[in-house]
Amino acid sequence: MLAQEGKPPSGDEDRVSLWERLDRPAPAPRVTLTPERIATAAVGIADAEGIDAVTMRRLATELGVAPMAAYRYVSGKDELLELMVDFVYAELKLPDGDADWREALRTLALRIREVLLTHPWVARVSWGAPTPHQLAVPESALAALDGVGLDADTAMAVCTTVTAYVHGAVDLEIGQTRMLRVRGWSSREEARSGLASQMAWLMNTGRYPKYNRYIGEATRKDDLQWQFETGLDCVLDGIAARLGV
Amino acid sequence: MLAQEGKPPSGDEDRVSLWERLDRPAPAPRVTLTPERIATAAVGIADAEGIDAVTMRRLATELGVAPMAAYRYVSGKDELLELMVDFVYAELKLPDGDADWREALRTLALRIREVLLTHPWVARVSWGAPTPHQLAVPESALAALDGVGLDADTAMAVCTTVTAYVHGAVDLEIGQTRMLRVRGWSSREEARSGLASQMAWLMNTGRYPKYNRYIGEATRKDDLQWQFETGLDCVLDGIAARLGV
DNA sequence: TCGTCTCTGATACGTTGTACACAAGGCGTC
DNA sequence: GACGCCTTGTGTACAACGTATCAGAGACGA
Repeated sequence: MLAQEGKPPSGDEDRVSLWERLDRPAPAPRVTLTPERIATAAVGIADAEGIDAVTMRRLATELGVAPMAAYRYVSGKDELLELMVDFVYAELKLPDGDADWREALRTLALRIREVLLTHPWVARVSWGAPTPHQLAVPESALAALDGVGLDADTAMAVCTTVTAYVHGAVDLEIGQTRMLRVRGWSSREEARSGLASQMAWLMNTGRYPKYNRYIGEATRKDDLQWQFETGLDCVLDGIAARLGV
Repeated sequence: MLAQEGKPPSGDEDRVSLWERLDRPAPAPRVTLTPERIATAAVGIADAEGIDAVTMRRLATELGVAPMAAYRYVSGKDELLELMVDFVYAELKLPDGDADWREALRTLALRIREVLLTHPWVARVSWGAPTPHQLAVPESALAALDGVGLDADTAMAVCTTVTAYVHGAVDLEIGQTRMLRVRGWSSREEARSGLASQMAWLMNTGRYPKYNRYIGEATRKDDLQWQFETGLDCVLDGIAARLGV
């Protein structure tokens, strides 16, 4: 489990950060392990079998190495997860700089969604200090917003807003999708009927009349892409209004 | 760890759900444990020491009971977490029905944020099928949107959008806040200087010029409430535009 | 009073993250 | 070429976790 809340300040405050270490040129002699190999293996496991399958032992097995070997490169499982997240964000293709702000933010959002859906475990792991490749996202967004006349605070708030929406929306989406997969239902139709029996009792309590009705009337329940884009366009419309367009 | 991805369909599909079980009137004779007592204790631990401190053993100790006792009420740790989340959402005060849609959605969002900030672990735990008290949120939102002339799909998308933004934004906020607390810095000023040494290397790479500049120019970096409301108003503006107002 | 049903206790197993001490191999210096 | 050192990987070990299983204890209908 991840160390968090209660963890005491760890004594050696000025320990060199993961990223600074990685950036140092020559790793060393006789390296069979590298951060890249570790990240690739770990991400592979997570993609194939879920984040819970990523244990230090399993990772070691995959790398053909002793359980403790990876600890030379990451200080613990927390840093391994950071490394994995950064590795995934590295594959994010940033929009080129000559689009207008709205187009840039829009494709950025859509691409982040794609990456997160490809590696669903990332959405539930990334927190705390941003990794280098994560930082490239606000950098790119701010570049797109530069020169449209926003003060620094508003520009940053806009970035945060879009990021927040994307993460929140994809998170909901993933939760929904996984809920279906966990139960071994392949199609959404099969899933709905299976889920129905679980939800049926809740609905029959009569406590959620509107929800029940709207669910019944909705016809694009399965079009997650449309739902995402609709919400995204709402957010962008709101931002545009703030820009006085 | 939570069961997820790989978990096979669990044989007894029609096992009665947690919520249906809880709703059955008389628990039984000689109850020293109740779902309420379990939830209260677990939430107390999580609030005080973080979600990782919530172990079945610790919970049992807190309840003055054997480690396995709670398993009579929840089928495993997953259900315990569901129970905790529902317990927290129960304290959410829903807006009354006579406000206009915008006011209703706005106060709903602000109240969810408050609840999530009070119990930061909830944001990183709630997924999958909604709990009864979670379902009250879309119910309330749809009630507010009822009669303003949205088709069912758009109404649901609007609900999802607001929920996504709130969860995403609070999640970022919590990550930020915790990053500070973990390192034992009390004030944000102290934190920034401490964090600076970590970020300094990244910034000195020169890879994030815009980010670096905007961070320097921003003056409301610490006003998380303003940031949240700014983003929320963007989202609501976008929705209003969609309503043709 | 007794059987039965429900709730709780005790014990135990397999898995996890990781601390610690040690071995093996490449490089600079003589 | 030999030596010592520093980096990298190994082996072993431990505490804590989730939870399966079974035995015991208390209350209730008969």
